[in-house]
Amino acid sequence: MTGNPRTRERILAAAERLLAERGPVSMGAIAQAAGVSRQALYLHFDDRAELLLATVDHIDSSGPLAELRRWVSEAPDGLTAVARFVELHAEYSPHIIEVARTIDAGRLTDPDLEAAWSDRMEGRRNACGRLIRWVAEDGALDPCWSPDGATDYLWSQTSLRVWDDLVNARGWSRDRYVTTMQRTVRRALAGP
Amino acid sequence: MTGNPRTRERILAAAERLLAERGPVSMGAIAQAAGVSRQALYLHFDDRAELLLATVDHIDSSGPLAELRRWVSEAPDGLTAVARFVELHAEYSPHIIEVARTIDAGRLTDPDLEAAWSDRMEGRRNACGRLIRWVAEDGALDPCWSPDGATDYLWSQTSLRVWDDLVNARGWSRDRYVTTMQRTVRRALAGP
DNA sequence: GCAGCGCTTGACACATTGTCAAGTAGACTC
DNA sequence: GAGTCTACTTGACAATGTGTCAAGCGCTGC
Repeated sequence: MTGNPRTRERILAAAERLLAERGPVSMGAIAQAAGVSRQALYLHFDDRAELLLATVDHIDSSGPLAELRRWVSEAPDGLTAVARFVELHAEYSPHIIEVARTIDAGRLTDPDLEAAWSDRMEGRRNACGRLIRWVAEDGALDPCWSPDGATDYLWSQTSLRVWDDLVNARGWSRDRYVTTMQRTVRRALAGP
Repeated sequence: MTGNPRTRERILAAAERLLAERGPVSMGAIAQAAGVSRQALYLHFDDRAELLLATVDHIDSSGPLAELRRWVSEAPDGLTAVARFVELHAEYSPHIIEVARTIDAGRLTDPDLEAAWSDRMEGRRNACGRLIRWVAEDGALDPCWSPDGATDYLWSQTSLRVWDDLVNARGWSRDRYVTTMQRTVRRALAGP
């Protein structure tokens, strides 16, 4: 909305930190942490949903995402790119897991949040589709897959949810997650 | 708590129906749908968390879960049991997905819900552990897996989250989910 | 000096959860 | 038939959270 961009930045930084530390937090808590009034939040964001989504975008643009994406795209072949994609998620998921959980929860009741989050999921699925086409062009995709099926599979395997289950719920290390998922995804996509 | 078991049943049935139809609903809405006062809910359940968990238990015990479990345990060998386990989830997940989503969302802020849901997850993981031991005893488990690792993997693959992503978000049919997951899980566990 | 932007202050309506106290209707007992 | 107990109702309340509104204040640029 309107308002000073530096204040907006302060709010987003506070939201990012609080969500990472405490999980779901109230608008009041974010305002307090940012050192502004609760009303100031509504000068910059229409509602809680918009603030949460802006926080994700902020993490995306201020974190290592762009560099990791470039690294994936510079892989020598499709299957290596998929392996790097798994590593990208192992690296990046910790940065957004808490915000993502909060949005994922709010999605159930807030149509705006649902729509925006679906868009993001769609973007990630497109990235998966490009990787699968790459693998297929290399002739490395097992013929039992349709391109769409393989895309959906890769998308579901590299979701925050699976990462969250294995790393946070089951306590896997980053390396264990990467090694295991690279092996299973490769076996699934490329075949024996 | 106290109260007439038939009233309790009415409340649980209403909660089950409303959650399936509308996702997260308020205590007031459940009471109204059950034809009792909102206070009656608190005569039967300490709080919202307990009602949600009782609703899951109610679905478990009134639905096809027991029979499906027996069917899995009667498989001729470990890998067939795993395949049936995938089918069990394809069959059963639609029954509990909405309640599970609601609990999963509430888990972030409610420690009781978190603890109870973790217990349930632990139970499901134990079932996965038994299947993996069965596969290993058959000599069919790829040596690259540790028993724990394979258990966690099977547990994460057969989670409601992966099922939800593929079937609800991506629109896969029940059969497509079953066929694909059976193939990928088998390849991952048994090797080429 | 002053106009306007950005933020603050304090209030409000509304929804939701969980609690409390008093009341009621029916069944069961003596 | 009077009394009692159980299960539920009714209506109120506190606490917490979201989103809105109106008035005010301070700094900056003209």
